[in-house]
Amino acid sequence: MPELPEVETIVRQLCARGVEGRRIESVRVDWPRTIEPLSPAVFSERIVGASLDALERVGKWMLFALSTGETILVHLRMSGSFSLTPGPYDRLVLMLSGGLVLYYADPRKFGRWRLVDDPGVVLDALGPDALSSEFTCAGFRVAMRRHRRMTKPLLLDQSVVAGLGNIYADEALWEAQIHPETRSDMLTDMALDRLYVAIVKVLRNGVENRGTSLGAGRSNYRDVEGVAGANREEVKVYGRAGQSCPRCGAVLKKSVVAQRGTTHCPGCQPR
DNA sequence: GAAGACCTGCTA
DNA sequence: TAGCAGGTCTTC
Repeated sequence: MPELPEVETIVRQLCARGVEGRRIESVRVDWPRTIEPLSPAVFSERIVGASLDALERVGKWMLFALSTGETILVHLRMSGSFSLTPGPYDRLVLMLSGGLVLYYADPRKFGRWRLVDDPGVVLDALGPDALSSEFTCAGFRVAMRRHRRMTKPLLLDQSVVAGLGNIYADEALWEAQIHPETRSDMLTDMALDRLYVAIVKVLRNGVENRGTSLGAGRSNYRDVEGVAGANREEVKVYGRAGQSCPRCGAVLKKSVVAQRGTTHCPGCQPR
């Protein structure tokens, strides 16, 4: 389930496969609710004939800039993925010029496509992208101190910093040696600085390794080529409850924090 | 904050 | 068969 590194990997691979610059020749919608809020007919009518001028990522959003001036915004949510070959869970298919076909698959049907004049209607609600130059240590301190919430759910709040999900949030907290339930306004400057560095580090590593895939199953993350991400080897805590902490050797503990499964090390991430 | 909603597939 | 899953939104 895609967080920033997984989305970034998909975007890079689609660009490498030459998706940009192609004309949309036709559209097939297999699960109408994928598109929000337009009907499949209106959506298709407005994008067919346009070309995909540019593809980029902001947070966990994918942006397809169209030659019409409109933008398709795609959020993969829990199980969305892209492929250039058909599969059993395809929900939306774009037939592109030159015979390239873009298949959007989504077993759990949570992913959403939106067609907007101005991407700002979605992106303005986001904090800085975690791997952009707008994400600064000083800004991060201010954003975290504005709240008095537990640190982990705040990291998952995309209006604070855009791109983290459950895996990389747990990894960043472990890296920075911060307990997930620590209140954000109780974090010292040093702790916030460590956390900032940790966020950037775990996400960069994730991108370098083409994302994190866990377990088997078809709603498990795969890149555009259908290949699993290699970052699983780098994961220190997520999904490793009961095993020993790679840093201090204590037994990693799983709990529920703000309704999300959370793994941390009681030894080196003290309250 | 918490709980439910949106969905299906996999594991125990 | 129950419970769980990497995301987000809505409604208490």
